[in-house]
Amino acid sequence: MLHEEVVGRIRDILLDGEIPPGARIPERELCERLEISRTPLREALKVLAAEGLVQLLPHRGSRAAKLTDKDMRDLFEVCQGLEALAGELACERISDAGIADIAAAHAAMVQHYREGDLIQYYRGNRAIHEGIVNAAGNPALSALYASVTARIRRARYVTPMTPQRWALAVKEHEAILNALERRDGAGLSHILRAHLRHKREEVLQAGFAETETSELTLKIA
Amino acid sequence: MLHEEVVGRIRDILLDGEIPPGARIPERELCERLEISRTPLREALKVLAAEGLVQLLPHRGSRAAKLTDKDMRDLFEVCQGLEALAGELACERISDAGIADIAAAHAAMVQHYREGDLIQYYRGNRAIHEGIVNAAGNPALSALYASVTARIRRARYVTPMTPQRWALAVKEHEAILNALERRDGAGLSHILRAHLRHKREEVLQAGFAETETSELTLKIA
DNA sequence: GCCCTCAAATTTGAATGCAAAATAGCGACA
DNA sequence: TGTCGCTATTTTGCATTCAAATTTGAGGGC
Repeated sequence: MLHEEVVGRIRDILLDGEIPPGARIPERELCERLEISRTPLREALKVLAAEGLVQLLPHRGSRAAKLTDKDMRDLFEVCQGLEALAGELACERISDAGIADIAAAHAAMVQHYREGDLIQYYRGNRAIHEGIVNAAGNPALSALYASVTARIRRARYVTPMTPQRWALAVKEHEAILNALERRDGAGLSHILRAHLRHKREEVLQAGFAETETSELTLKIA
Repeated sequence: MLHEEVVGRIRDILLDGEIPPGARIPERELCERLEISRTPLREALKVLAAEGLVQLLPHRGSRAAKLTDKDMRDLFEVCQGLEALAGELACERISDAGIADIAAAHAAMVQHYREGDLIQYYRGNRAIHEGIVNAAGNPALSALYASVTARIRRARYVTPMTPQRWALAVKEHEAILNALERRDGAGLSHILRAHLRHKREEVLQAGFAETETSELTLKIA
């Protein structure tokens, strides 16, 4: 069992919400489940703590990181900055084929929107944003972006999506694709920031619901 | 010995260049020196690998990360994006006292410039940039910035600083402070990007010298 | 003389064991 | 009855140990 694999699997467990934010991470249980000893598990937890997904309390174990509304706002701001940067760079560097790929992903996402398939829509949405970031041709940027979005992801999923917001998001995506096709870096950067600001507002409005359900899940568990 | 402390100490060893980029990290030696066993050392190495300071080769040990010119360029781009974002946010949020602190740091740095003390100048320079980033009031951003600059730092130090470049850098810093005092977010963002672009060009020109000295040190070690 | 092959030795990666700290449980006392 | 304090248990953090993989070195073949 490769070390990297352990990190990935625990990350997935955390991102799936199987261990709710703030809940204690049961070392022994995870060891049995992954069929590994405590050593590699603890190494993985240290790495995830460095990534911000896990909180390490000295002599008191590790917990799934619990993000406050402020933390979420902060992460969104960073995410905005990274996407804006990626957008500018992508416009300079993306190939026609790359644009075609993102256009295809966009079309697929719009199709999911029309079908009202929210889960698939989210997946497509994520693919487009990741695609733009990767199109910047900057692995360091991609890695940081992945780290930041991983922390945000769970909260984003609980967002109550209204028809109005959904329509707006799709419209914004049209504009994003359009700016990319025109290779309008400044414009794309601007749109991405506005787009994320809207997303952020949604999430923060959902903030209270999120924390409450977490508390609830915690008590049940 | 706290785990966090081990990470910090090894990070310092790497940033001080005591273990040159690309060189093998002698596990046993470090254990003796830090008076710890391999378990916490290896945990720390995994964390530093996640931070990008260490490369982990399966079954072949760990090495101090060796950054290519492309890696450096990428990191500078990210750094630019983060500083630009921080500049905008700082202009919205910084207090008058905060501006005064940065102005003081700036004055101190200019003094070091006049005295021709490059080391102290660099220290002051770093303090100002960190001050602006922290003034954004976004810990997540500060942490990411710290991580990125840590990776860049060593290369930045070997930059051959010419009088012209130095004068330009100081001039740009004047403009930075000025924009901050006017709370001109867009302007500050713009200046910071240009400022970093200049820095980047310096570093990349120094790239070859850097890699060669590293190779040399490697052979000696 | 050079290269390939095979075995010893070192080094890595993971499991287990052990001491210290924290939590939980129980009883005594106000 | 509620709270405080003490002990037992669990859990954490680190050291040690063990197996697997790689590197090193010697010997034989070409």
